[in-house]
Amino acid sequence: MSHTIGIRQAQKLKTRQGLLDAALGLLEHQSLSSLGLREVTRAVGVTPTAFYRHFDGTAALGVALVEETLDSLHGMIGAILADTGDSEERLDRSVELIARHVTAQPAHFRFIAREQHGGVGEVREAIAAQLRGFAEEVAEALGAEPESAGWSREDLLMLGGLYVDHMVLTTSALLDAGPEGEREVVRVARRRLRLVTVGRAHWLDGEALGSES
Amino acid sequence: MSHTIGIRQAQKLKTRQGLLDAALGLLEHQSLSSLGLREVTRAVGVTPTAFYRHFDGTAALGVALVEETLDSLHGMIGAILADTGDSEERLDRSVELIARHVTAQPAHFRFIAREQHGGVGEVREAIAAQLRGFAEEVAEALGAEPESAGWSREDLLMLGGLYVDHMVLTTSALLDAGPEGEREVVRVARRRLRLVTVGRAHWLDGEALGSES
DNA sequence: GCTTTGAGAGTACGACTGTTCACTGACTTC
DNA sequence: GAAGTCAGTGAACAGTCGTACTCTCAAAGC
Repeated sequence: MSHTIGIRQAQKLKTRQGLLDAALGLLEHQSLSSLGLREVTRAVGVTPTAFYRHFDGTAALGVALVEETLDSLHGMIGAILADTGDSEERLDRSVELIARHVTAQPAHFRFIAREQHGGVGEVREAIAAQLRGFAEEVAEALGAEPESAGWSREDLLMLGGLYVDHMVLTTSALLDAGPEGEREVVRVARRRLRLVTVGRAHWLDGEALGSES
Repeated sequence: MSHTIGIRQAQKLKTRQGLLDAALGLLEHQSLSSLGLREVTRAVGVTPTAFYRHFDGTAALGVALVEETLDSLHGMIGAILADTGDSEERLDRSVELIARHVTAQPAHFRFIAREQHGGVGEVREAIAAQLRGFAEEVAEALGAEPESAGWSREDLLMLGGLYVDHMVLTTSALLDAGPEGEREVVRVARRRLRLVTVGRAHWLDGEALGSES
């Protein structure tokens, strides 16, 4: 082992992570634009000044939170895309996967849903960029399926974006519904997904007029 | 005229409206949970104390804003539903109607998009209730169309909700894109709408197995 | 004409905010 | 083992915040 991290840097990372975790917790009942710097440091047990050793301000912390949340989202999308088999069951499993991830890590998903349209521009853009990346990822996966023969890249992106937006909307609905309303949300989310899938199956029906490839 | 409003009550309403307008303006760059009571009164030109003559706090003001915004949204939905004619053109006109309304009253739509998942529970619930009402309204209108023969009430509600959510998402996308990105947003929104419509047209294809009515 | 009402002003309160500065002392580096 | 680095401290800054009082004085009610 050539270079271990060093006690010093390890402590720093630990504090930084503490700030991120505390912020995520505090954001359950408020928006990022009202999150106080002191509020976060108090929850961690450090002085306000220490905050600046890690972030320029709460906006920068928000962007860092977006990057951290990437893992949660990416893992979920990966799990959904990795699922194979009959398309009907696949939809059901996808929604259940979403529900499971949301239950396991509510704070991350709440953060994304809340700040996607929130008051801090930098964070909004960071989330938008991330979701755009996911939409492309989904589009690529969809393009590899036989059902997507003849689809333009643009339409695949549209469909990928539709799935991603639907996913975010579902996570938010699950969070708002709570445990008792989860089954109903899952029901509707499945139906919506099915409708989109039906639309996908017949997307090219009326287009075979002369163009090809 | 039995009872004119009275100079006194007229002034009060004027101040109240001033508070609402000022708040809506201030909310362009921040969320409701960070909106200060004093900040609003300062923008109107009244003392902080005067605020309490109209609202219990900023949360109550937020709920009042939701009710006020009802007009903007309802007018837009009415305009879309009133549209008739060929379904393909209708989609295009719907999206253009949305774009026009968003351009005309950006603040109202931004408010709804932002606070729909925002940090103030009461406002979130007020918006959810309102959108639910719109979804029912749309579902009813859809049910009256010949394309909806054989649709269950639940599926109509699902479709109505899908349209409403898509609408809100589009307004938010338009606001984030700005004037220069509007055309692209409109393009994608139209395509999404078309996909849903295709799905709608074939929704019952695989269901004719035995049940009827 | 009198009294009553109530929207808004004015003042004051303690608590909280973001940011600055000089500082300490444990860790790293040579 | 001495010198340097730097994450975190502690105090202080000028503001802002929400809310509680009393007060005013024009409109409303009789």
